Amino acid sequence: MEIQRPRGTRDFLFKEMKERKYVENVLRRIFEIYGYSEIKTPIFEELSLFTTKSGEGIKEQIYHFQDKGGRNLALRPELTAPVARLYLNELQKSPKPIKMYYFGSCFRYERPQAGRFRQFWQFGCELVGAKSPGSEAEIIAMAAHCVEELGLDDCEIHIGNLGILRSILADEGVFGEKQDQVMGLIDKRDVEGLKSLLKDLQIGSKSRNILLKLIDMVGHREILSDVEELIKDNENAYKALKELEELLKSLEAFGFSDYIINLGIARGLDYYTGTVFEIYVHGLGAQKQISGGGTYNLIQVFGGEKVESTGFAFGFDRVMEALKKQKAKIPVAKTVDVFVAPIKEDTKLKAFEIAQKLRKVGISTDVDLTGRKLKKVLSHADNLGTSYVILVGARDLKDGKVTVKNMKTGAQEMVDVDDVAAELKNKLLQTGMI
RNA sequence: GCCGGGGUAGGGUAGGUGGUUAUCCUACGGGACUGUGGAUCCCGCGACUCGGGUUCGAAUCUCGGCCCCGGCCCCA
Repeated sequence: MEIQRPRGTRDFLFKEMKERKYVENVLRRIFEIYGYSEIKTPIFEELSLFTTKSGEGIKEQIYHFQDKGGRNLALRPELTAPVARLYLNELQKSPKPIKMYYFGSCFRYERPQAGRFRQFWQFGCELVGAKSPGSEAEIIAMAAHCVEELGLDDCEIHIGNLGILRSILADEGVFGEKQDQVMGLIDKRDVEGLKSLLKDLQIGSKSRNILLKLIDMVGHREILSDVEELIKDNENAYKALKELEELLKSLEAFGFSDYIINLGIARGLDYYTGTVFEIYVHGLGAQKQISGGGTYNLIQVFGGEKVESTGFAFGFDRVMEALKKQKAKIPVAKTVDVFVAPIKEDTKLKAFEIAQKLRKVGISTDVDLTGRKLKKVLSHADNLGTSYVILVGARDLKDGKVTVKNMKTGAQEMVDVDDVAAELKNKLLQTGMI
């Protein structure tokens, strides 16, 4: 009976792991360039952290359990709640703004599907205590920077503002759950459902028309004047729109103008307050969204003071999938640059010695550990893609030499044992291999 | 939870209207080959997802489970 990997989980082998590592490092580098510092929170938390944020119903989709002490715990299904908790526990009185980023796996009990797994990774950040159009713009610019640096094509960054829709609904006396219902339908692009719900809620025909027009507003800067015309009578919506304009100005100052304004983004949750944005990659099927974020008031949900924060996260697995689908070149380093092969058993120890010398000068080196025949060893070195093999034989050693073989050309040369590390280092540097 | 398509050596595959020993590539072990023959050739190793049913006989037909792929629902 073979033991299987749990449903919806994956094993990552060498090559894939190198690719993931590369992408991870690119993201880390960029987040740090923008001044973010890494944090790490536990893989499991109190179950109530998540039910407080998202409601009891969420338990359906969470791996939760009782530990031996009777504590109700859950594998984290997302990272924004743990980060908010961390802020409350440790950072409330730290100088603002706080810029933090995280990378870690999350767990959801869901039906696995394209781009959807039961264990998946999120790479994201949180900017606490600096709510302003400028800080939102900086985050979006950083997200765009990541996308560019990774070489992701066919990406769209959609930016919206929930304040506009919410203000119009509020004016009609639609709040709370009702408002969320409307936002949910808008997010789903369910126009028919929306129309009938607006009718049930007895929304005035003027507001109704505004809403229906607004959610179709998708485009660049030029649509803003139409929006303004549409909502100018609603003070709060107008304010939100001005906020959005301010954000876009900042975003352009940060050097990014390839955005799409999309007032139909709703992100159903009520703790989102203003700016929201999502990144889509076409050609990813049902799970085309690789990233989402915005400004929210999550700290308050957990009983902290009112501090707004802005954050977003990349669905790391979806980023990988998009790169793979687009056949992006992900640099994958060779396992080792040099292989040390004793020609016969009698030079095995000398081979170990030489291998170690190379390693000490920073050359990634493998040495034969199997005692196989030379032919097999060379074949193995070839499979590994090594650039050079050092052949260590008794005959050469008598003159204090070893043979360095270039695996690409087959060319060989004799080198003094004492010089071999330095010589190879030079060769590798010259050819740009290290 | 629902709908559709799948599951054959470690990896990639052929076979599928039931009938000798299940195909090929690769990887791995050995040999031709005692110090450079990473080539070639030969030999070996190794698989029908699991369980029930139909049948003289099932990888093949059928039912169910598990898992994978795609879609619906959901998506914090």
